[in-house]
Amino acid sequence: MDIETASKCLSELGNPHRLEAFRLLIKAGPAGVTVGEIQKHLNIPKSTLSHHISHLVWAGLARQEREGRVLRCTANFELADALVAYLCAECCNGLDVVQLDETQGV
Amino acid sequence: MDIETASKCLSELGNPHRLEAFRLLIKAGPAGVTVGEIQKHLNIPKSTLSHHISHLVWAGLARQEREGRVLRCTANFELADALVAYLCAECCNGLDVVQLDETQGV
DNA sequence: ATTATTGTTCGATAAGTCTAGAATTATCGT
DNA sequence: ACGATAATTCTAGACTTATCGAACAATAAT
Repeated sequence: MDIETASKCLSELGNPHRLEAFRLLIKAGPAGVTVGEIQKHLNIPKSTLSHHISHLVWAGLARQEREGRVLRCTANFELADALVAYLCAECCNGLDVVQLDETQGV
Repeated sequence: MDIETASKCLSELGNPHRLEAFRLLIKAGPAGVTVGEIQKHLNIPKSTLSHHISHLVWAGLARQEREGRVLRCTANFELADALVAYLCAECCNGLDVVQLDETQGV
């Protein structure tokens, strides 16, 4: 993970709608979520949502696969993990898991 | 850490210049770095850098303190840790430190 | 006081982002 | 073929961001 890739990912996640959508994808696991299901959660117009999803896909953070009439979206877990790893290594103060858990409430 | 705060921080870090500057601040530790030193690393005009630093300060990710003629910038380590903790909890696939270390090279 | 140093603020321009309605494409069921 | 469903693409307006020179403010040294 280089700094350009990291900032690209962070930039795309730096939008409340996209961050929430991405969170849903991560929580959904490998099974993913359809665009319509994401829309129910975010409650924004389809075209706006589509635009945001295409951003995530462009950054490599999500993938889309057609299943009949629906498009199933899945997170790129490897990239998500690599991004967090980059932040831990480059932008955190020698953080370990214990500290992570303790700072949840901050 | 709520999703608005997280997306605000991510958005501010989602710029290569700001991410690099923030990385410098983190690496510098509590001693911090002066604006001029950051400028030497980023090699961008003063006014542009000042603008980016003010973004980081606005998001709470950095602080500035005058020391005579220089302004010393320090990272907000608590917020940085909280942000990573949020990402681990909400946007990562049940990651632990071992996995983090193993995925450094992705 | 004057000058040099360190940064910020101002102002203008260029470029990008967000939003959402309308039109379009793809698929499925009848 | 037709209609319904699912989602994208197109388009455009409003808004925001990035950049950087020039002017300005704060401090230190002579």
